[in-house]
Amino acid sequence: MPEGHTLHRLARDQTARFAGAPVTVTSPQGRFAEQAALVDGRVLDAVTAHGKHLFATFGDRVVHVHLGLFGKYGGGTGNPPPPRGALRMRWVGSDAWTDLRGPTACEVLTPSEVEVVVARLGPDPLARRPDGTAAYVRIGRSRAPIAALLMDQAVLSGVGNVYRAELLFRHQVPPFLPGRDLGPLRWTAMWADLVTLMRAGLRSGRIVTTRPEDRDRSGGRVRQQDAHYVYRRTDLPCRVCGTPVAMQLLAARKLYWCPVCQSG
DNA sequence: GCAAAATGTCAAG
DNA sequence: TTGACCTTTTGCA
Repeated sequence: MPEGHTLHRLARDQTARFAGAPVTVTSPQGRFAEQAALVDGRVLDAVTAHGKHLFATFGDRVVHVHLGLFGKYGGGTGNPPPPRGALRMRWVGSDAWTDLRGPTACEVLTPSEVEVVVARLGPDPLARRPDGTAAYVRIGRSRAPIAALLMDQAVLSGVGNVYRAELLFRHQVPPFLPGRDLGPLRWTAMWADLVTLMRAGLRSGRIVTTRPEDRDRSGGRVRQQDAHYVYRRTDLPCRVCGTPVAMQLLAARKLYWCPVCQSG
């Protein structure tokens, strides 16, 4: 499920498997059928990601996908199985296929429409040359809680509920601290850390934010229950100080934090 | 068999 | 601030 690293990974994989050859594009469910016909059989140039958005370029037509909370890709090699369930979009290439279900957005855009979408997004920590300056311009003059700003895709793009909670913990930042009280030095450190964390997520395909010394076992593959400091650990003891992890809804999303380590 | 939850976003009030 | 929307999986009866 999708924070920015997932989308960049999908972009890379789809490019490797489908680019440079014609792709059969269909919509067994029907909701995307008319638009699928606009690119069906065309050669895929490449798939790129910006934040949580995916763009697949077929000449002068671009398939734009946003997974939202529930969207998912699956796929494999060889011949695809018969479609089942609500299958929004299917690609079939020379030796690979992929299925898209449940996305918030799946549409065909022109390159200029793509520019409009991208222009609304803040800087992406997974960009080739990441630069968090523009994000701080907005954070530094906002009264909104830093926990809300980190999730605002117009401020920076790609961070979701997991990276948000974990980044704040790693920097001992109180989640309700107004953005303008964060300070540029603290932001610089957080951005650099975010770039490192998300690049690791892109490489491994999972979000691991705990430092080896804060895990029960430090050798071998990190167990899933050891991967996070606070995300989905309500009432469990903080890995650093033992205080029960707190949870509260913020803008209808669950926010997790340690009330002691992140007291400011 | 059904309710709830899940790494998200937008628009109405 | 709330509800609507997209779909599958998990957990409980």
